Amino acid sequence: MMEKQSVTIYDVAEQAGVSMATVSRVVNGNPNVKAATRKKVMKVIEDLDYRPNAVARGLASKRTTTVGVILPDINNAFFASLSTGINDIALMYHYDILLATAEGEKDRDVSVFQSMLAKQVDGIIYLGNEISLALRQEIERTNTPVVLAGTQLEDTSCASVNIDHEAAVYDAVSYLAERHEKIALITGPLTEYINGHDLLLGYKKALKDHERAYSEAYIFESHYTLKAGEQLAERLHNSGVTAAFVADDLLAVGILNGLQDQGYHLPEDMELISADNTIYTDMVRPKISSIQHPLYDIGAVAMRLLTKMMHNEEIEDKNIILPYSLRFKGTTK
Amino acid sequence: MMEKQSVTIYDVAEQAGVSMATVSRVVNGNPNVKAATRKKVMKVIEDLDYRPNAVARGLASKRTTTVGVILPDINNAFFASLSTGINDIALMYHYDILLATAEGEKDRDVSVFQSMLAKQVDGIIYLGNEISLALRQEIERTNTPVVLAGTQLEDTSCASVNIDHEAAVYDAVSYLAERHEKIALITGPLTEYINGHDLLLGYKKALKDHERAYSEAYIFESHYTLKAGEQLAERLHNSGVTAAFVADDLLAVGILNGLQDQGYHLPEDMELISADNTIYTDMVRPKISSIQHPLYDIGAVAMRLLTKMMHNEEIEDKNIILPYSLRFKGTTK
DNA sequence: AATAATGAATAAAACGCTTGCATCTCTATC
DNA sequence: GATAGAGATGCAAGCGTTTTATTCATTATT
Repeated sequence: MMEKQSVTIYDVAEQAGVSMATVSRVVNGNPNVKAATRKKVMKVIEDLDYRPNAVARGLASKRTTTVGVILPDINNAFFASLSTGINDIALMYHYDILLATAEGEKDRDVSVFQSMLAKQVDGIIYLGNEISLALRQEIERTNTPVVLAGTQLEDTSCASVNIDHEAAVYDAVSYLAERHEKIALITGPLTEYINGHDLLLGYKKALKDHERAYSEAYIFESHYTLKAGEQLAERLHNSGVTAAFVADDLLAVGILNGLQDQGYHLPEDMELISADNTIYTDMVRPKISSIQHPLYDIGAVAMRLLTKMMHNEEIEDKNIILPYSLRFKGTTK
Repeated sequence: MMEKQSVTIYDVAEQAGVSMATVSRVVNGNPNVKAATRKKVMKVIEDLDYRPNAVARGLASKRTTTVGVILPDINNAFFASLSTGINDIALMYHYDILLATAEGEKDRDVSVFQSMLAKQVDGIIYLGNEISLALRQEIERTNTPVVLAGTQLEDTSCASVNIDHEAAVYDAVSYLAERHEKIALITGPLTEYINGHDLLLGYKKALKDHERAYSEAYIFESHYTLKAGEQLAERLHNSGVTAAFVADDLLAVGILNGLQDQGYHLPEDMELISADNTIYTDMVRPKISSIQHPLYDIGAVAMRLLTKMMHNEEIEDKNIILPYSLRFKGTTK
C-alpha cells in the first residue's frame, strides 16, 4: 500500500530553504513573513503540490474546523431544510460538517454526541424535537459549544434557536375557531415535549379564548408518515370535527389524500392547517395552508451563533426565537 | 478558556501503573494484555472518564474512521435516500461521515474533494449525476478509495454503484409506446451526461423498436423543480404528446399538477411515468407510475464497497449495476 | 536444570503540524 | 555611529496517540 501522504511541511521547508515554521506561517496567512519569502515558499508549495494535513493541524492547534451536526433523519424535509441553512453558513466560515443521525435505539444520541467530542469537533449543532436527559447532562459537561436548533427546551442554559410553536399553533387554531366548533389537533407522539406541551398548550389556549369546548376525542396522536395520515382520515371523519391543525406536513398530506379518497372536498368539508410549509404542502391539490417556519434561517442562525461561541465572540442573546407566519392556501377558507 | 481535553492516555497509564502502550492496547482491544492488567486499566479509564482523542489517533495511525460523502443537495429526496443507505452501513462499520455539498460555482466539487483529502478521510463516496473532468483527474491522482454512487460514467476505472438508466427508460418508454404515437422525454439539463446520453439513448431505442417517430419537438429540457414542471404543462399540452417519461419525480409532480390545473385527467388524457419512485410519487393523486430504483440500496452497497476498498479486501466487481423495476400506479393505464 | 519458546509489558520514535520564545537583521532615531 | 525597536526567521517543545523494536517474565521442552 502506498503512502497516503507524500509531501509534508518539512519537504517544503527544505526545498525552499526555510524552516517549517515559516512554511506554516505562509500556509496560515500569518503576516510576519517577508513578501519575497512568501512568494518563494508558495512556489515550492505549488511545485510539490503540498496539501497540509488537517489531522496533524488539528492535533497541534486543538482546532479542527469541523462542526458536528446531529439530526434525527435526513429524509425528513424539515431537517433537510435546517441542514441547508447550517451548511451554507458553515461553508461561509470554512467549517466542515460531521453529520450523524440519532434515531433508533435509546441513548444513541449520547453515543453520537460523545463520538463527535472524541473527534474533537469545534462545536455541535443538535437538531430534533426531543432531547434526552442523558444528553442534556453531556452537554452540561463538555466545554465544546453546543447549539440546539428546533429543539424545545424548558431551561435556557444551552444556546438555542427556535420558533414559538405554542404561539404558532395558537394563531392557526384561532383562525379555524372563528368558523368551527370542533377542531382537531393532530400530532406525533405526545411523549415528545413539543407535542405534549407546546402544541397542546397553544391549542387549548386558542380554544378557550374562542370559547370552544376542549375534548380529548379531538386529539389525535399519530406518526410523521404519509400512511399514518391516510389511515387517520377515517377516524377523523367519524369524530365529527370540521377543521384540524396537523403538526407535520407529511402527515397532513396523508390526511388530505385520505380525506379526498373518501370523497371529501377541501376546504368546504374540512379546513386544514399544517405545520412547516415544506414543499410537500405545494405538491398536492389543493395546496395545504400552513404555518411558515423559517427553517433555513433556523439552521443558518444556529450555525452563526455557533461560530460566535467557537470564536469567543460576545453574544447578546443565546436563546433566539425566530418569527413565523401563516400561509393561507387551498385548505382554508 | 478551559482545556478541551483534561485526561489523556498518559494520565491513565500513570494512574494504572502501566505504560501508555498498554493502555493503548486495552483501548484498541489488542489481545496481548493479561486479563488482570486489562481489568485494572479499564477501571482507571472508567474512573477518570478517559476518552481517546480521535485526532491524535488519526495522526498516529493514519486512519480516521471517517468517510467523506459529497452530494449535490440534501433537500433532494433522491440523494437523501442514498444518504440513508450510506449512513446505515457506515454506522455498522463504525465510520463517521463528513458531509459536503458540491453545488454552486464551478470546480466546487474539486475543492470539496481536496478538502476531504486534507482531512484524511479513509474513503469518499461521490453522489451526483455529473462528474467534472477536473474531479475525475483528482480521483485518479489520490490513493484514497473513492466510490461513485448514482453517477454515470463512461469508463469503469473508478468504482461505482449504479442503475441502468438506459434500460429503465427503454422499458418505460416501450410500455408507453404500446398505446401512444407521440411520447415526450422530459429531463433535466441535457448537458448532464445521464440526460444527454443514457436517457436519450434508451428513449430513442424504445421508439425505434416500436416504430414510433422521433422528433426533437418531443424532448423537453427542464429543471428539477416543482415550478418548472408546472410551467412545462402548457408546452406539453401544445406539443400534442399523449404520454411522457419524466426524468425526475419532483418535476413529474409539477407536471401532473400543471396538467390537472389545466383540466387534464390522468391517465385518460395523458400517461406519465417518472423516474425514482420517491415518496413524492405517492403524495399526489393519482399516484405517479414510476421506475423504482433501489435508492437506499445504492447507498448501502456503495458504502459496503468502500469499506472493502478501505480494508483492502478482495473485490469481485467494482462496477455494480443494481436492478430496477417498474411501479404502475395511477398515471398509466 | 538449562534452554527455547511464548506471552506481556515497556521505551521511545514516529505522525505532521502549530506556536512561544529566542535570535537575527534591518531601518529609524538621536 | 551606537541603540532601540520592529520585522523576519529559526528552534524546538509540544499535541495525544500508535507501533516497532526491545526487554522482561513465564511456561514448556528436553
